[in-house]
Amino acid sequence: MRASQLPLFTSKNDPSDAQVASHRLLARAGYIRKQGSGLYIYLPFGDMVHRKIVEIVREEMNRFGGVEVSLPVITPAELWQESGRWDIMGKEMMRMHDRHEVGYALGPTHEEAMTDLARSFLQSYKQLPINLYQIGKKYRDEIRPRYGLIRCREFTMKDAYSFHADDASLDATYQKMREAYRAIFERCGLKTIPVEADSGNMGGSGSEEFMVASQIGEETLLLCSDEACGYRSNQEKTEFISANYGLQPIVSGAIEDFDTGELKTIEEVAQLTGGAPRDFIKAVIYEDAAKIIVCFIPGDRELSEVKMKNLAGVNDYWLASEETIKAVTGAEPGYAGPVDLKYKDGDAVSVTAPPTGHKKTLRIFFDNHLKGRSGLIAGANRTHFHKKNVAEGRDFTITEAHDLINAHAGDICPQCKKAELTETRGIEVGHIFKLGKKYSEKMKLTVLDPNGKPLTPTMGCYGIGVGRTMATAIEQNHDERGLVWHKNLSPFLVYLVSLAKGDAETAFVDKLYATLQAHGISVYLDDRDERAGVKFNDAELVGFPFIVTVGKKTLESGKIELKLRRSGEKFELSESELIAKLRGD
RNA sequence: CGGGAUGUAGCGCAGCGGUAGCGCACUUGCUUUGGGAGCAAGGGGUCGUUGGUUCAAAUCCAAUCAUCCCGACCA
Repeated sequence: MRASQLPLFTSKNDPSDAQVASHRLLARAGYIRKQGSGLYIYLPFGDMVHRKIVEIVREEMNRFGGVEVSLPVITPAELWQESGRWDIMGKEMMRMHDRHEVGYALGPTHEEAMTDLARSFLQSYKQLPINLYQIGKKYRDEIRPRYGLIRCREFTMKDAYSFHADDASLDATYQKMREAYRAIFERCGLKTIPVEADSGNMGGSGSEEFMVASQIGEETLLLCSDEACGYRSNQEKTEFISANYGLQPIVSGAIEDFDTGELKTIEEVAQLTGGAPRDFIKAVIYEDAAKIIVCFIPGDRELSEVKMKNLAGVNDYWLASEETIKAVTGAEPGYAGPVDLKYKDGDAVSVTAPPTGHKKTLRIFFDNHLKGRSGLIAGANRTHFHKKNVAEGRDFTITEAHDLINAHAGDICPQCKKAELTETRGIEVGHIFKLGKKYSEKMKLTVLDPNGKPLTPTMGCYGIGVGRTMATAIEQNHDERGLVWHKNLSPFLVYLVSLAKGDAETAFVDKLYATLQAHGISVYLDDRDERAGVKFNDAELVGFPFIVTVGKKTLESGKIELKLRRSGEKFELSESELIAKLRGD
């Protein structure tokens, strides 16, 4: 392709709203352009890269047994109502109505739609397993679109859904998808870290995320420092284990209230008493429309909202209001504790005064690391007072302890139980998980088993963000001059800089352009009437793997200049040497 | 949704009571021509929108919309 046919959209200025390298450079190099918050135009080069990733994904999905289909972007509300997610998905799901006031969603994901398709044609266990996938646009009204292609409101996703007669079959497909994902990211030249993950509100059990390590990553990953162990996990999922709480002596002594005045925070009270934050019981209180959730954890740690949310079974929740806290503890916020709490787990608490008297169910959760401890300091459920010498088992009892805390670097690996964890940040580009029967049951998908009895298939679900893959490829591969593409993703293999003047030189360039193409090499010929510097700069900005320069010097020496974009290495080659090099012979 | 900021030419920005400016880009001409050319001449903005204050508003006030940043969602 020639620049005179397919123009460059490069710019000298960085867009003012770009915060990260991939966004800044993709915009400046003319691959993408923002049209609205979280909405991007793919310009010619951007679209070409996007299509290459799609094709890689498609080939690998097909190779590992996927069956491609294409579902409508707009999904009927009744499917979402069947699964119960019409109300759960919240504002993130964009909704619309047709002229008859029938509701629809702009599909943020397609479990329901795909399960609906499956039940329309699956009748026998003999048709299982089957892995249906599509590559198409998804819409999510993100709270905060960010980082260019990394967090958009419209994005292309490959989403696959597998259906199985039993767990062994699901396991087999899950393993195949793990292989497929490794192959896909490998071909894209992306280094990914597969980690154990939380399965979120999709439901299900086993789950693995494919992460690209990056400082701008929105996920925290915990990796076991012992490579032999090899444990890797998303913080949301990582079980928190610490030895810091087990080694302490049993502290006896009578429990007593003491006046802490206006001091509420653990730091403040610790200063007053001289105690360490780890000897405090921190109370964190949330509520949703129907529940109040009180979590007690060691004072030096932070609650994992994801763990709390999964445990409590809530989705749309918030930090408890002052009124709610008063209703539960009888005190101002800042003095909640497990001892002398008016209510117990499961009680109904009035959060509004009579006569309305709206009631919510109280849930109380304790963290594992409070079990068996004594000498603790906790809120007294009495304004201005805390309790000291609190002992679990005597002053309050934990019947069921949970994992409620965010693990961090320095905590103990939950797999080998020995080595410490280290932390890194990551961007999620792919996610595979075992869904189980959540959707097949809700949507009444059944097939007949060998005995002629109905069988509800179990499901798996596998996603890849295409735009995100493109953006992270650049996050990993760029320099101050611009983009650096892997040859499998680059719009063209070669950027041919023509510095030709006059007919003879132009004829030489045209011939070389034709020759390279005849050898199956994709070439972008910069035949613009621009100065050399402009072309060199654009060549480096757009980031194709090879930059070939032809001008007066070439005709004089007979040698063609080749520059490798990534390393900057230069070669002077004959035409046949050049072709061999470009073809990787 | 809470906290912070910004909307002025295609892009990046200045101007912050007296009627619109800079760099890049664009158009034309001449020169130049292997690392973002020089000179000259041009074109382009109801200053996000609406309302108010004022003799006078891009500038002050209010509302509204949009965008971005910091926190809770996800491929």
